[in-house]
Amino acid sequence: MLTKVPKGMKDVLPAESALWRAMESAMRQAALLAGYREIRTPVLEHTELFARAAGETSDVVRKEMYTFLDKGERSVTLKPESTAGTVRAFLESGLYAQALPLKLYYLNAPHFRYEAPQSGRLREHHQFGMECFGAAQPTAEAELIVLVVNLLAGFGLPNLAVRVNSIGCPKCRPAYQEKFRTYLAGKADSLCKNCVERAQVNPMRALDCKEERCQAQLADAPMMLDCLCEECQEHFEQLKRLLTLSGIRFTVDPRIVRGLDYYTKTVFEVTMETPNGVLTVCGGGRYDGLVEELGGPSIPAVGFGFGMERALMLLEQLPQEERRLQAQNEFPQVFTAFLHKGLLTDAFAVTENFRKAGLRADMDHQGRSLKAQFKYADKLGAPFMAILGDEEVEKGVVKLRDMTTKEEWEVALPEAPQALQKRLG
RNA sequence: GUGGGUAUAGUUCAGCGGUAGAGCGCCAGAUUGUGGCUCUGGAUGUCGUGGGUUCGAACCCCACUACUCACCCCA
Repeated sequence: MLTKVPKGMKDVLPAESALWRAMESAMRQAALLAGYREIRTPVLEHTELFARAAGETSDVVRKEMYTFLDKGERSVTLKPESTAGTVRAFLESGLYAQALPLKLYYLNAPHFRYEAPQSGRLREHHQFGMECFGAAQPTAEAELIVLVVNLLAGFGLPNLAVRVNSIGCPKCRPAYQEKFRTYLAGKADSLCKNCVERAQVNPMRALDCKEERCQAQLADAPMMLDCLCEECQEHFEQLKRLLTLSGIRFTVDPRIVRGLDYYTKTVFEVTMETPNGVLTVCGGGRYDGLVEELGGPSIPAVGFGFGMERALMLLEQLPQEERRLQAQNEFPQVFTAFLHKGLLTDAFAVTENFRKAGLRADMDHQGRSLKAQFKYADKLGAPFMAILGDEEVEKGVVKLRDMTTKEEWEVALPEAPQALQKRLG
C-alpha cells in the first residue's frame, strides 16, 4: 500500500510532463487570443454547491462524488466538475457587476469522480475548461467550439467528431418532458430498470441508455429538437450557421443529453475514435439558468470541460510524425566529466558556469569512473561533453567533445560556455 | 453495482506437478583519460495472501486481496 498510488490516480512522470506543458501552453495561448483569462478555484467546495448545480438526479451527484465531513462537521466535496465552482467564485467576488461578458478559463484543474477506473477514465483527472458569463448570443457557443476544434486539430489529432444538439429552455422543455414521459410510460414493460427510473426523474436521460432493447423502443421517441420554442429554434439555427461559416464539420445529434442538469439550449460534445471505442474529449453547453439558480442575477452563460488526460492519451497513440504538439527537450546540452575525485570542485565550477550561461548542464554525483560518466552522459542524451583532467586544469582549459562527430578541442575555461553556445546554434 | 482477465527479478514476460528462468535495464571487465556496437562476468525473487490436494505445488483446487479491461455513466 505504501508505494501504491490510490486507485484511479496517476502520477505524471518526467517522461510525460513535458508534453503536458506543451499542451498547456497551447491552451493558454488559444484562450488568450479569444479574450479568456485564467481563474483558479479550490479543489474543495461545499457539497451543497454541486448538488444544486449539477442536479440531485445526476449520476455525478448521486454516486460519483468524493464527499466527506471536515473537522468542523461540514460536508465538503472534491470537485467533480468546475462550472459550479466557477459560478460560485463569479458571484462571490462580485465579478458579475463588471462589464460582461466575463470570459474565464481554467487549466490543469483536478477533478474527482468515484467511478471504476478503466482506459481513459480516472478517478482524478484534469480539465481545461472555459466559461463565458453574460453572453446570450450563439456566437459564444460557436467561439468555444471553434476554439476546441482548432486546438485539437493543431495537436495533429484527426477524426474529431463535433456533435451538437439543443435541449430547449424552461419555456419549451417542460411540455416536451411531459410528452416524453407519457411515451415512456407506454413502453415501461420493455425498458431496462434504469430507464423506468429515468422516466420518473429525468426522462431525457433514457436517450443516453446503451441498452439495445431501450434504443429499439426509443427509435421513434419524440425529440426535444422537434419541440423547441421559437427562440430556441432560432438560436440553434444561428449556431449551425456560425459553425458552418467557420468551416467546422459537425453533426446534429438529437440524442445528446449530457449528464448535468444545468444545461439549456445548446449542448455539444467533441469525440474521437480510439482503439477502445469512441471517447468524449470535450463536453459542454449553455447554462442560462445556473447563475440565478445559485443565487445570482439572471445571467446567461456557456462553457465546456476538456479532459486533458484523454487528449494526451489520443496524442500518444498518434504516430510521432503526425503529432504537431512537441515536448520541449530536457536532455543536458553538456555533461562535465572529470578524471578523478580530486577534480570534483573544478568540475562543479565548470558545470555551474555553463548553467549561468543558460545551458542545460549536468555532471556525475556518484563518483563514477570516467568511462561510466561517458556512459551515463550518453544515456541522458548529452550532445557535448566537457572533460577535465589534471592537464586541463593546470592549463586553465577544458576539453570539449562533440559526441556525434567525436571531434575534441580545448577552450580556455571562461570561454567554454560561449564556445558551446556557438556550436549548439 | 455486474461480468471477463491477470498476479513470478528493477521492468516486460516465459515456466504449468520434480533444483526459479530469459530479454531489457543495472554494475564491473575486455579498453587503468573517452560513450553508443560486440563479448565476458556479476547483483537482485516471502513465484500476490491464506488454506487445501499431493511423497513433492510457481504450476492443480478453494477463498481473499490487488490490479486491469468491459458494461453503466462520463472529461
